[in-house]
Amino acid sequence: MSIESIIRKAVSQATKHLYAISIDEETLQVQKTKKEFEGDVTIVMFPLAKQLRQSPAALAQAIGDYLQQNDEMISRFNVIQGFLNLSIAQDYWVETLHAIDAQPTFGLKQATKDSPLVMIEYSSPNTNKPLHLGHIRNNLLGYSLAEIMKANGNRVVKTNIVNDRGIHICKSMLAWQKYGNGATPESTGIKGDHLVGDYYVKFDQEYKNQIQELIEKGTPADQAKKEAPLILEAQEMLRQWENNDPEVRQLWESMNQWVYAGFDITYKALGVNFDKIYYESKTYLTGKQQVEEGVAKGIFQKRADTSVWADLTADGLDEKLLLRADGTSVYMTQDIGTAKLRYDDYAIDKMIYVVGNEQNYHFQVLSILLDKLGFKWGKDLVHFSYGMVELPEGKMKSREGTVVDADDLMEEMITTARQTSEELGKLDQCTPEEAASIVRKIGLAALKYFILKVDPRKNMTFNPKESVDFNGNTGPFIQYTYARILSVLRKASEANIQAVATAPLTQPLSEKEISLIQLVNEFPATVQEAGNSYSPAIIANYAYELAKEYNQFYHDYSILKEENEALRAFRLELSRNSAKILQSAMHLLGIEMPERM
RNA sequence: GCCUUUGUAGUUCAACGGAUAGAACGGCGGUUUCCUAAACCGUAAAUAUGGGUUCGAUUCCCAUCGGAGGUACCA
Repeated sequence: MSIESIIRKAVSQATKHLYAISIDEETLQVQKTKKEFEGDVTIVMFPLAKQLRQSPAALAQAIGDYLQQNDEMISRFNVIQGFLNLSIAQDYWVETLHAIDAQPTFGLKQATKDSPLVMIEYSSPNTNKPLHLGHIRNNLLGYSLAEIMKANGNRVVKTNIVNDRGIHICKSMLAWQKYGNGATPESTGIKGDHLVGDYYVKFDQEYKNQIQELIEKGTPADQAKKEAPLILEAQEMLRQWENNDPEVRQLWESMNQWVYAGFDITYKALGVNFDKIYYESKTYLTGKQQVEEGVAKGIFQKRADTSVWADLTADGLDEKLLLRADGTSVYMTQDIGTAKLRYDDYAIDKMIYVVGNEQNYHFQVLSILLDKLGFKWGKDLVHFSYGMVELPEGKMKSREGTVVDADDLMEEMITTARQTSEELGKLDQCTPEEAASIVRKIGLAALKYFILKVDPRKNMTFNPKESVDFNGNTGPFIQYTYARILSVLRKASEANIQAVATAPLTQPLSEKEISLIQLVNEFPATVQEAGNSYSPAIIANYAYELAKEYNQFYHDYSILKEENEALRAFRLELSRNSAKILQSAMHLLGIEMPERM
C-alpha cells in the first residue's frame, strides 16, 4: 500500500476515534510537504475543519498527536496555519527503497490478454510533402502516449492513417509530370518525400502565376482561382484517378513509393513506429458504403441534388456534408471508413486520435456520427488535441517555405550535439561508432524533451536557433545525470564495493536522501497521472525534478568514498534506483539514454 | 459576427482551489587537490485589466483587452 493511502486510512481512523465521525478517505487533501517546511506529507485541515466543526489548528494538533502515538510510521509532526505536516520515520523510507530496488519495472504495469485494447492513431501524413516540425510534435506525442498507455496496463495498437489521395496529391503529380523531366530520387539524389514536396511547391508557384496572369487580363480574383488551367488539370487528374486511369494510377503508385521510402527514413530517425498502417485510398470507399447504409437506416439524409448530410442540430451542431452531389467523399467520409475498417480488424476498447486542435470540431462531429452508426467506442473516442508549434516569426506555412523540415532539424540537433561534445572533450575515449551513437542520442533527446515537456494542449514556440540547449531543464541534462550515476556504479563494481545493504543503517539520513526516496517512490503515481490526463509532459517534468534532486545529492554527499559501509551501500542503492527510474521515465518519452557522455 | 481555446519573470516552460507562484535560459556573482563542472550554489526579475464566489483564487464565474484555432461540397 502506498504511503498516501496508509495516511488517508490513519487520519480517517483518527477522526473516528477522536470525534466519532467517519470521513471519506478520498476527500482528504494529502500532498507532499513543501520544501520550506519540516515534514514529508501534509494534510490540509480546512475542509475537515468545516466538517468536524473544529478550528483547523486544534484539529491538526489533535490528529497529529493521535497519529504520532498510534502509528509507528509517523515520527514527528508540526502544525502551521491549518496544515498538518507529518514526518515519516526513516526506517519506513529505507524499507520503501528496498521494495523499489526489488522491482526492475517499478511503476510500470504489465498488460495481460484481458487488458483493454487501446488504439492510438498518430502521425497521419500527407503524401505530397515531407514531414515538418508540426509532424514531429504529433509523432513524439503519439509515440510517448502509446508508451504511457502501455505502462498503465493497456494493450496498445499504434496506427497511422496515410492521406494518399485527393486533389492535393494530384497537384504534386501534375507538377512533376509538367516540370519534372523524369526526375527520380535516384537520378537526383534527393530523398523521395522531399522530391515530391518540391513539386507540390512548384505547383503552387505556377498556379499563382497563372492566377496573376488571369487577373491582369481582367478576370476577377475568385474566378481566376477557379479557372486557372493548372487547377482544372489537377481536378481532371483526380477524376482520372477515381476512374482508375492506368497511367495516372501508375504515376501515383510510383510517386507514393518514393514518399514512403522517405518517410521510413524519417520515422526511423525519429524512433517511432506503427503496428498497422491504413491508407485513405483504401478506406474512403468503405466510408461511402457506411454513409449509404446510414442513409438506408434513416440516420443521414439524401438531398434532391443527391448530396448526403447528417443533421446534428439536435446535438447543438449544424448540418454536416458527408458525400458531395457528384458522389465523391470528404474528409469525414474517409474517417468513418477508416473507423469501420479498424473496428473490423481489432476489438478496440478505446480509440485515441492524436490530431491537432485545429480539428476539434471535426472530431466532435466524428464522435457523434460514429455513435449514430453504432460503433461502441464512437461516443467515447478521445481526440488527443494538441496545440500548434509556432516559430518566433509566427505560424509555419508549407507553401511559403517557412516550415522547419523534420530531417533537417534532427540532423542539425545531432551536429550541434557533436560539436558540444567535442568541445567538452567528452568523446575522446570513444570509438567513432560509440561517439556517433552518443551524439545521436543526445541530439534527439534535446529535441524530444523540448517538445514533450510542454503541456500538449498548449501552443508552443520553437526557435530553431535558440530553443535547443544542452544545459538546464533539457533532455541532455537528464541523460547526463543518468550517465553520471552509471559511472559511479561501474566504479563501485570495479572496486568490488558492496552495493546491497547487509547491515542496518545506524545513522540518520539527510533530508536530501529522504526526499530522493520520496521522489523515486512517486514514479508509479506519476505514470498513472500521465495516463489519466494523456500528458507526456507530466513524465518529462517529473524526470527533470528527479535528475535535479539527484544532482544536488551527488554534489553534497560522497558515495564511493563514504566510509560507513551500510551508508555507502544505501547511497549506491539510492543511485541505482534513481538511474532506473530516470531511464524508465525517459523511455516513456521515447528518449534513449547513453551509458556515458 | 458566432463558437472553442489561450494570456505567469526579458525569453521558454511549471504550479489536484492551498502555505512565501517553481524552474530553465539569458543577466550579475561564486564553487573544481574530491565519485563526469552538460554539474552545484547565491542574486535581481512575473500571475493582462476590473469585478465576483471562497477560510484561501494563477486555477472557478462574469466583463474588458490581447493571441491562436474553427465557423468550406479543403484535408
